[in-house]
Amino acid sequence: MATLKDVAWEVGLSVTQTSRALNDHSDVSEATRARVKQAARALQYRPNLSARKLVSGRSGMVGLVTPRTRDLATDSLFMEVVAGLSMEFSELEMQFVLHIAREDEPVIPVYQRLIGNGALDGFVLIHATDDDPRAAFLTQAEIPFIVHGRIGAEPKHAYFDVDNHSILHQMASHLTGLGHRRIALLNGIAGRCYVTARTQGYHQALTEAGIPHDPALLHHGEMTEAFGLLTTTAMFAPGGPAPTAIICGNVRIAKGVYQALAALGLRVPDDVSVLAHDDHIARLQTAAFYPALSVTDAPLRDSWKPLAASLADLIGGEPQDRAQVVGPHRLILRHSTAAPRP
Amino acid sequence: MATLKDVAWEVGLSVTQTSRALNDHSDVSEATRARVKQAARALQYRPNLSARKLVSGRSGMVGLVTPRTRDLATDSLFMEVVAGLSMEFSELEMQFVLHIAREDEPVIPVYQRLIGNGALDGFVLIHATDDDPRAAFLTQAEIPFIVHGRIGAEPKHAYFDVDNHSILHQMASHLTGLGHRRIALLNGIAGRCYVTARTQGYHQALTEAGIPHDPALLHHGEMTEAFGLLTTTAMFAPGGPAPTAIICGNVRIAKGVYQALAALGLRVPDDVSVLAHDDHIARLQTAAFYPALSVTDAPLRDSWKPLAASLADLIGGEPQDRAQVVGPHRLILRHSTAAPRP
DNA sequence: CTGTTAGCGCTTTCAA
DNA sequence: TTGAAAGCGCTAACAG
Repeated sequence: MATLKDVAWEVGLSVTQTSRALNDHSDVSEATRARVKQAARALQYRPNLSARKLVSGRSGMVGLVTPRTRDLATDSLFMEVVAGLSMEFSELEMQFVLHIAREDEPVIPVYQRLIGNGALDGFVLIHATDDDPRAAFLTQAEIPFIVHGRIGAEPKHAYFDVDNHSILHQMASHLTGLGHRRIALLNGIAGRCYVTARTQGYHQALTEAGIPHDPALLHHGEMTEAFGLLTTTAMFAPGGPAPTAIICGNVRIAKGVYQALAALGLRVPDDVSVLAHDDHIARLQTAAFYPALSVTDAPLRDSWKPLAASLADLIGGEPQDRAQVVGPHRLILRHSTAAPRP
Repeated sequence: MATLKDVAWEVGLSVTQTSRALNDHSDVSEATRARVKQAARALQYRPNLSARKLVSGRSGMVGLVTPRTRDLATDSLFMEVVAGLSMEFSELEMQFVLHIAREDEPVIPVYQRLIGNGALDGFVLIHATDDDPRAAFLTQAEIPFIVHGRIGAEPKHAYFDVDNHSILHQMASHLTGLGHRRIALLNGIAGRCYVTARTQGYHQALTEAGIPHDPALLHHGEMTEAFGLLTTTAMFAPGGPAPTAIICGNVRIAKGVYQALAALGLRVPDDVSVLAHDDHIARLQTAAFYPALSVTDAPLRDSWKPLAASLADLIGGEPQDRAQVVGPHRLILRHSTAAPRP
């Protein structure tokens, strides 16, 4: 493997100046810089990460730590995250370390070890919860990290997120605007930050329309077809709240809702309006629903690039607040909502 | 972060001797070793990997490189591999780097970069093909690697594999022993090493029983229910070979075969015997098939530990041939095979 | 059994 | 604009 010394020798400069040329320092003549870079390329020079780390304190490696769960192997969202991040980081010439911990193993010690031996510069946190111990630990240890999502209302940490509050507010407002008053929300697993934010946006829209909150219309669960199917069936059972509109946390849930409504002989949107949030993970074509599903649209795949870029910035010393990004979303109306029957 | 110097100062020894004590060198008194290790623990000392790498040439990091494919997100085998290896390596105090390359990006340059900057000590190769360029490259670059599976008949490289030849030989022999002569094989994707080995084992068993090879009975495809269902249906269509026994590359295929046979009104094992190889990935309970499925059994989850251990050995300087391991398998007869009708 | 010395490959003062 | 020297944290060769 070619070392810096080899390159220096090749161009007849000192190792020092060669290093400066390669790292685009200002005090190098343009001609020298070009000559050095050319030689480096010719020799296939690659800076030794360990050596660099030793002196600069940075290794160019980042990590994702997650406990192994029963359903990890079938969790396509997780694979999406991993694939997306891995690709973005390699684009930035950083290595992406995936650490899957035993299910019963506490993760904080894992972080401790990983930062203790100086291998990693920073972390990406996924599946943030409302009171996340990992964020607390990393903050106190002064290790850069970025959260996919947000922890709490006024987060101090770096994050990339969509505006879940606004997304739900927009969906619910659209429905109240049409005249609906019994609007169900099939949300995700309680405790996840984005789920909490969505509930709040939903509640706010209802409040603004002067509609009281009916707990029988708010449901939490794993975002699956089964959740949508079972909950819908239950809501239309005798004594159930029988909503006139249903908001789904994602498209998979909506799939189940459509099935249940069809089985119940209820028509979309004539009898029940349906609205869902689409993160483009489930690979379900929302336009292919019949009737075509109206959604709030915010592709999750667009988040890996800002996530990776922000973490890189953070490690590079940028201030936290430059790395607090909220991605866009939009409401796409198709044919699954209408005014309620009189 | 506590450094070696801190520990040395704490116990009043030189850095050198402290290092030796921590690394269990022979020329350290038992008392000293204990004292040093105690102090290291108290200070929460973690050796800096980069520093160690710089001098010893080893970083304690290994990698898996794979191209991103369309179905990666739903490839549960892949997740199993990743989760299994990640856990085993962390048990060995090594970091596991997952690099997912763009689908269209050639992987050799990725390896080149990864080893060029000295970040990784070795690699695990999955999805080995009969003439694998990665193995050729890594061999020539003298980078330790271990293959999940085997490349070619007399591999020089380290590997962990099951005896696919023997597995198929055993299944096919069991069936010929019962008197079957039209035995179909629904194998995996052509070109993968294990698929080739399985075909050979199958052919050998047939030859030994004096049965000519009928190409209409050998099928390649993605190991899915659909493959089993469609192929079976086709084989029993008019003009098809109508086998009396079907061997399935895995349990998912068998699931499809069972469905097809049921739809065709054919009974297992009275009309058709079915046998499958079970790697315990599909999470299908073979005993819950009706009638219970007979299988060759070789849990894939048992392979991560030997795979990780062998790679660690290899990096530690053990010779290749100590890291060529073939895992066990066994034939479990339940109720899906019987002698053919006369 | 223990300490001294040297050096891994790189970046960064400090001087010229 | 360039170079010499020092040092990041650790291990190994070479004394004692």
